[in-house]
Amino acid sequence: MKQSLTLVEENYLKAIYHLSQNGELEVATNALAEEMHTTPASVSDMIKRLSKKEVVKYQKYKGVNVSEEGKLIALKVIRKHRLWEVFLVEKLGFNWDEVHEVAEQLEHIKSPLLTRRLDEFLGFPKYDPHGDPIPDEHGQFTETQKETLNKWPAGHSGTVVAVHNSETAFLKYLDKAGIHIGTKISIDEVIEFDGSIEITIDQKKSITVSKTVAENIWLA
Amino acid sequence: MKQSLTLVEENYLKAIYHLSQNGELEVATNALAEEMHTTPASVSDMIKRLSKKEVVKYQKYKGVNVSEEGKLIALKVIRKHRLWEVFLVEKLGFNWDEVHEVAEQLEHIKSPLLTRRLDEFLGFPKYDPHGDPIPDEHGQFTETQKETLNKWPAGHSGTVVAVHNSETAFLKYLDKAGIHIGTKISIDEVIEFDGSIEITIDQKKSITVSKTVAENIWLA
DNA sequence: ATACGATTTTAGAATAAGCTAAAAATATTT
DNA sequence: AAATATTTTTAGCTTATTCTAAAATCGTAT
Repeated sequence: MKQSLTLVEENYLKAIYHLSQNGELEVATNALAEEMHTTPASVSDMIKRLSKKEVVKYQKYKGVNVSEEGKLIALKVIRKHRLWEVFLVEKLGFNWDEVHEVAEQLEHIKSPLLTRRLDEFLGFPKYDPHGDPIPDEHGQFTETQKETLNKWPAGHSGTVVAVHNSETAFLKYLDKAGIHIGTKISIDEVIEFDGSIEITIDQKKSITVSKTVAENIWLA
Repeated sequence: MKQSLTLVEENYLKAIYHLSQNGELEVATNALAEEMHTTPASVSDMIKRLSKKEVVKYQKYKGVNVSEEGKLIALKVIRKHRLWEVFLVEKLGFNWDEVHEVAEQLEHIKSPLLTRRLDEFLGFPKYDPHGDPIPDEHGQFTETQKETLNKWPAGHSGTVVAVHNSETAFLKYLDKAGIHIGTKISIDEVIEFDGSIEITIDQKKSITVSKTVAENIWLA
């Protein structure tokens, strides 16, 4: 029946998909409400709508998740989001901390032709500026084996492949520290007390990062 | 008070601005309803909203027009529309009959930085692919002296500077006839009976175009 | 000048999306 | 297992946008 979704519905679907990635299979109403900066009541309403359109699987009081169809829709939106981010950085000279909000708007433009042509214009990129993989038109992508900085033991070295946090303050902090996609990081010591970590960046500069920061940097 | 407008409100404003260009100062509710593919009742409602936001001047039963502030907003949307059209044609290889619908979506992306960077990326173009002038950030643009094909007398020659009709069928017809922005056209004879016109294209091929076609081709 | 027809506005209802407050279901603690 | 706390859903209301049908106003033709 292929009904098209509203912009808001697309955003909910994306959020459900993202939350279901991080661990649990089922997404809780409260978690979704927090993610969407809205109330649980609004989320309940919206889930009912999405459920009627068969893009989510839902059982009252038990949580939601995307259906196969819903997952594909979410991945198409994510594909557009990441392609536009590449465009903004590579072609228009945006800094990586400036792209998220604009891409949130651009991702909802409906034109399969535009998406294909943009992909081609950008040279079929595989990753966005934050290191996240860009799905193809069928929602396929290869996830690199990776883990957040805080999950690796002292002594390990790796390359930054992604950063998961679009806040300007966070990305500016990384810029200042000299950390970007491709940076080599070695873990010197993990401080048990607060989970902060001493690292060496590109075999040169040593700094200590908080656990919070470490949780948002992905190494492979 | 600078409140921001919804996407729909922006579209109404654009339509009012366009209609007020073609002749009359005041735009009629019925004309606007037809332009927006909606009912006069919906238009009346919307005009009241726009009036409250002070982006249109309105008197009941007398018609609407944009206010100074509304005109600037309309011109900013038009600026974005035309810049995106240039992008689609020049960078992504779209045909000029494929750009309108996508640009209708892209014109509502809100990011002054994006608009400026896009303008720069495109080399500060002055005209869009249909020959329409692109306003600057302050809504300023220079309109070339021009008139539709049917307004010129037999014997006159000119250059196509714009075509005002975004229908695919029309643009495909022009493509087939070999008419595009920059094409030289001489008017050989005007048929009184139905207003059709015999023209010579680029001093080579002669064809007859209907009055309807002629009304949508602008010469300078 | 009034009456008819066309245009415009108002009234009332629908859908999408959100909110607050209250009710219902589930989970946890004793 | 009962009581309490937490989570989720429902009910009722709000705003934006649309619609149809009815009422009001305007313009023109006699």
